[in-house]
Amino acid sequence: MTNGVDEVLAALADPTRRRLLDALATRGEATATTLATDVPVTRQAIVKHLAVLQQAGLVDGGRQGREVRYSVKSDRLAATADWMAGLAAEWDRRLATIKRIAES
Amino acid sequence: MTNGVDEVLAALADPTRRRLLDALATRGEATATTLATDVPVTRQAIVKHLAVLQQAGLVDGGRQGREVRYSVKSDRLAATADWMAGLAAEWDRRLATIKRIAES
DNA sequence: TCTGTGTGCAACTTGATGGTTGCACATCGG
DNA sequence: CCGATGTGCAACCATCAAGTTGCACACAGA
Repeated sequence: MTNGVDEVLAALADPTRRRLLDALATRGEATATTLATDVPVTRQAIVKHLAVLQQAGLVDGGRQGREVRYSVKSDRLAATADWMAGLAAEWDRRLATIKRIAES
Repeated sequence: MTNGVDEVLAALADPTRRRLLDALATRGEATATTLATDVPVTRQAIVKHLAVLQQAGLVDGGRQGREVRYSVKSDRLAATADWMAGLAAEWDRRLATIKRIAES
């Protein structure tokens, strides 16, 4: 319906999650345990956040032997940015229309 | 630091709030009581949502006699869309760098 | 095989948030 | 002036999400 916009926005709304994404982007690839050194929360909390981010399509995680490596996946984010821009444009359009009508 | 991004994302993350914004955009201007006919929640809930949206800078409300008229204000939204696009670009850049290093 | 390190699962606490109801106050119209 | 309509405020409830702790399980390396 909203094509994943819901999940992306919800995921990005959390500051810890954004920090996590940033840390991941700079590292390129990392495990939950490693990321626990970047963010002041437990590994468990990080795992939950990564699950949310993965659900939103912003992150991709795969098992590699005994550890699980995560990495950023920016497609969905770009799509959401586009959606937002379009929404803003539409609002402007409607507002302009209203204004024009009011002046007649 | 995050320059209002936090508030905008949090505000937009709620489906009811998005419906509210849409209703507002089509109406051009409306009161909380009026909007209560568009969304299946109490006027009080709507007031709270509008407060959140106003805090995020997505909506602008002013008193007009006995009633309070709200309207959409898309600047902040557009700014956040830009922010998101930039973020996506940066992630791509870093990922490309990582990949290049890995191949040397 | 045994030990250390990394993951996964589950229960629990706590604070924020979406929502409601009830009532008091302001204001427009007859 | 009086009634109807619109706002504001406060208390309250339920749910959800972030975070923690504890423990069991998997696997690499000596």
